[in-house]
Amino acid sequence: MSLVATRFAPSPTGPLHIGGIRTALFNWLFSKNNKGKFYLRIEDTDKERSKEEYKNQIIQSLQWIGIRHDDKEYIQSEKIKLHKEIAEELLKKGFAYKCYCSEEEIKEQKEKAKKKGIPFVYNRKCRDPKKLEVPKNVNPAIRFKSKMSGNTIIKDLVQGEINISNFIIEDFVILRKDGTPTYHLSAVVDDHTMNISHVIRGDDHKINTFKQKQIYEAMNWKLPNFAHIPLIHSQSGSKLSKRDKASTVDDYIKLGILPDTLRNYLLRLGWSHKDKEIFNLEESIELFDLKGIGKSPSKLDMSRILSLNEHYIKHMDEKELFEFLKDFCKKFEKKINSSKEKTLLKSMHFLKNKAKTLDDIYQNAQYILSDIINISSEDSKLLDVASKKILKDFLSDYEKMTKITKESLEKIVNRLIDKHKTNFKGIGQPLRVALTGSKFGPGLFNIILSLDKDETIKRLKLIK
RNA sequence: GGUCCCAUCGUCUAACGGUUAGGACAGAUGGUUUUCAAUCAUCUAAUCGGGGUUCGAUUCCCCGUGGGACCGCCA
Repeated sequence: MSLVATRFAPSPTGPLHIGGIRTALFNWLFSKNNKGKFYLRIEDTDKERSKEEYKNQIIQSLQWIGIRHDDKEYIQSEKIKLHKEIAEELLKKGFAYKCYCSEEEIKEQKEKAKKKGIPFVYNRKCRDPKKLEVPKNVNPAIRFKSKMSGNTIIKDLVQGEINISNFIIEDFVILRKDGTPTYHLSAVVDDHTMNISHVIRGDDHKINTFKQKQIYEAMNWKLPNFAHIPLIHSQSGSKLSKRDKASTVDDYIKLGILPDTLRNYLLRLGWSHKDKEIFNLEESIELFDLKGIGKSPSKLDMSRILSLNEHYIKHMDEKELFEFLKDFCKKFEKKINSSKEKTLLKSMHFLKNKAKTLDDIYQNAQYILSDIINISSEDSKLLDVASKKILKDFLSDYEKMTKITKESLEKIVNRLIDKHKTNFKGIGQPLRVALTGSKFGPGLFNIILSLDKDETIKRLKLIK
């Protein structure tokens, strides 16, 4: 069996999309599952829209989720010379022809087709060289001479056999008027020179396969395997667009989603392995196959992502999670005073149990990170005369403590419950508000245990 | 409009042609709990419609309906 090689071929015209990274993930997993290669090809032949910063951003997104490509990334624009040579060869062999039609002519044809409600197919005006009048001072585009009869069948590894009448495939341009190659030509030439064995890409490329297959045949090249994976839809049901709230990988990073979460979520979106829901990295590689990919498109479900994230946060090693949190805060300018880091790390074990995102942890840790406790007027109602008395009693007991543990705190609180004829709530709520400025948050004892004794005393003394 | 693809709980999905149609998320109810969560228990909820084939169809075939993709000298 020959070596499996897959590629991910984004164009660097924007940040990496959630659909894009799933395609990358499937390609990567498939190649790793087969002990093969995974390449990254930057399709930057659209000079107008391609940007270096997007290229770097895409690579970063891939790295973030754990995907490493083999070798150096393949830059398509560096191979233009080769693409042109192939175009010339196709021309010479009679598989392509020069087209002198003007943009206006083409536009006119398109409008006509639209009016009649029929699909636009270039009228092949320049296909017959005998009838062709060569205008002066016009650079021709080069069109591929598509088959005009018969059918073409593609055996797709996900979709099964797809049969199409050749007649609907137009004579597509392979070399533009300005001499630059188009996508169809470049992609085929690159896939061939890179020895790609499996082309795994979005469903939206399905029709392209029929054009590309003809180039393979004309060049007498071996056709790779194709697998077209269903697209991801937004909540509304259509193709994901930039307008959707969370559509790029960076959007999810900003939300405080862990890479494992997104990897696991995307893996299970459109792919399944029995009833299994949680896949660690190794399992993903080991179990991934093309057979498990479903045929129908799927919708993004934010609550599912959050619940998976909750799972991964809960099960992550505290030190590792702490590093993730620090990176997250640094990236989004959420300040962590270095003097608080120790306390924060010490508190991860309970903070991680009540968070769906890294941002949740950050929010719940505000009482640690911030020196100033702001109590809203609503919450300050909890600090009435009776409560203040309780707090005062607590303070004097607390100050005398030599060893602060959950047990010793419980003892104090129980004593106060008796003394003030109240319940835990009657003490817990004002204490919590005094210490954190909020009615909500981690367990009260965890809060007290995590704060320095001085700090706790300081905060209690502020309540007058 | 043309071509192609798809169709199981609200969502992601499982089910050699024989299951009480399963799991997960979300939702609901209750227990636990110092708050918010979390957690535990229980529950609600689906084979798009119509025809075939078959002893038997979620599964195979046809038609309809619905959804989607593509229809660039973008990739």
